[in-house]
Amino acid sequence: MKPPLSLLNPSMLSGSGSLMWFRKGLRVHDNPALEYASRGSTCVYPLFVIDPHYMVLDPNAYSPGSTRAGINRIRFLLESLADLDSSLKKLGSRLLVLKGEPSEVLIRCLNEWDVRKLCFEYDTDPYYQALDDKAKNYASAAGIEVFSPVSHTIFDPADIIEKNGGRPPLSYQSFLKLAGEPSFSLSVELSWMPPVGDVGRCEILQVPTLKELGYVEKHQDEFTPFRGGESEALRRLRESLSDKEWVANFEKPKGDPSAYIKPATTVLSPYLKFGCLSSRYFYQCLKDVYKNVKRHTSPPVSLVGQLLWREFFYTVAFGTPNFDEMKGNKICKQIPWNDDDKLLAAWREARTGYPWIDAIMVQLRKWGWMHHLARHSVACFLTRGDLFVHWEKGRDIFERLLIDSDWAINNGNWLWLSCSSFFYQNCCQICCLHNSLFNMSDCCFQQYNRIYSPISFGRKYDPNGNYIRHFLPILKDMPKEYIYEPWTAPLSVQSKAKCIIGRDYPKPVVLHDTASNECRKKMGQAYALNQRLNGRVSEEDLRKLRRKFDEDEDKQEPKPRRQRQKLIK
DNA sequence: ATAATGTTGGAAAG
DNA sequence: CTTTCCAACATTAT
Repeated sequence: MKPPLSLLNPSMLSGSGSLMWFRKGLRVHDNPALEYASRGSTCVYPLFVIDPHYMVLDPNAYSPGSTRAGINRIRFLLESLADLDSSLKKLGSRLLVLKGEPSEVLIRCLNEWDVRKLCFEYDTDPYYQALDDKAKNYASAAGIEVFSPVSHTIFDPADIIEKNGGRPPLSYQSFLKLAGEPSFSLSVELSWMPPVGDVGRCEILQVPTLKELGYVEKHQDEFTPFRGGESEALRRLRESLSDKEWVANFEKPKGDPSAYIKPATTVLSPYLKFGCLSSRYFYQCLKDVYKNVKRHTSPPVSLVGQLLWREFFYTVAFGTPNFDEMKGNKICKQIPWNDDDKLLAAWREARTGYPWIDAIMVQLRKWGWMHHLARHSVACFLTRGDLFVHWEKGRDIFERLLIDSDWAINNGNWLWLSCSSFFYQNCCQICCLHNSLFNMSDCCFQQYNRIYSPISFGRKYDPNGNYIRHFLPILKDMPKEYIYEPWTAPLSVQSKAKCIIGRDYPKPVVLHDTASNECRKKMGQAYALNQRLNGRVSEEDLRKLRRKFDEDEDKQEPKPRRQRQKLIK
């Protein structure tokens, strides 16, 4: 195979190697850092560093996995690495896998290998910002050129923030206006790569297997059905794009969160997260489909709209100090969440007693993926809807277990769903337009009133409860009349279904009707506090309000109202 | 100062 | 199947 002209350069003769440092961006297509590394280099070192904290089994973790990641995501990453290695081999190269603390390993490689250029995709996550600073500083001091292009996102978050006067836009619509049409050109498809250089004394590993990282079969009975890797990403992309009508008419909120055999969305999020799929390539493909159909949906609900949500969250996250915390986060409402580890554990272990919630949490554990609206249901339930547990606790669990967990998007959505940010307030638009002649505020309401019901929200999509039956087989024989609230089933029905509530499946940890009303009241008071103090809420203020919540609770007579028993035909 | 703006709820009533 | 109530705003643009 002859090298294309673009890769030939006089400097090839003088011995100039490049180090291509893979982290996300685990792909060969549209990878500007890889393209640059390959251009005019005598050799390229495609490196991936395995950080043991991220990858190696932690026997003390609450679920199978490492200290930071659940087993499904580790598996997804390993599959992605193996696929990348095989793609690189087709180009005449291979992936060099090393193990250790990433900055130490990288610096050792820069020292020992023939490297003139260090190339890696720019990353806005705080972890990489800190890591990359170290790498850039070291490389610059050593006279190594650094090339770090923005290619994980369609837009450069820094550009958008600058356009907005140094602050990130806080609504989707204002983001769209600022962003406008993207201008990027996909990088040239590689047909050939320079050979791997001499690695000296470095001990290069193969892409490890789960077993080699300490995992054994018994750690999980059902793995995510989604395979990692660029090849699978492109296959999935083509499969989704092949139904042009579906692409053109996609409307996110209309999808069915209970569809699991054939999910209602593309399930490309894990591939975007690891960069197995280029968001820019995906964007361009979608635009091509739009060109060839009469009409198509638009942001925020369209498929392009989904990609732009990702851009929005990346931008806000990058421009907001302490984005992943309540304290010190300017865009986050200060709310005295409770610290109830028992409620948190019930939610995490899928034993809240609400089958819709628990089934979603089982899907999270087994698959590492759930539909967007299913995530909404459980996030709302844990925080402002029912349990009033801190959103950071739920965020941590999603971050660990989701195969697509992405720092910016995960934190952004938890801020949103807990009504801590973004999702302050909304008017029903039609209602507002209609009433505008009378009184604009008549139809306005606080968003914290909009609570997802752990019973009726799922039933709306899946009246028979097939989703619950699949992920909570203990309830598989429960009649559909009771499957969303099995504690209301007569004992005879429970016996017949071989599922006694309180023995085989838990009773509800809280009564939704009362708990959600309590939450509404608490949110109202917390919002009032934030408003009164203009956002400057101290820890003492929060403690005081928390005490008041506790007193209010004590005042309540201990007569839990029986939940209404609603039957459907 | 005032106006415009804001991704996707639930239940009951009509 | 559509309307209304829920409780009664914060932020940004003009």
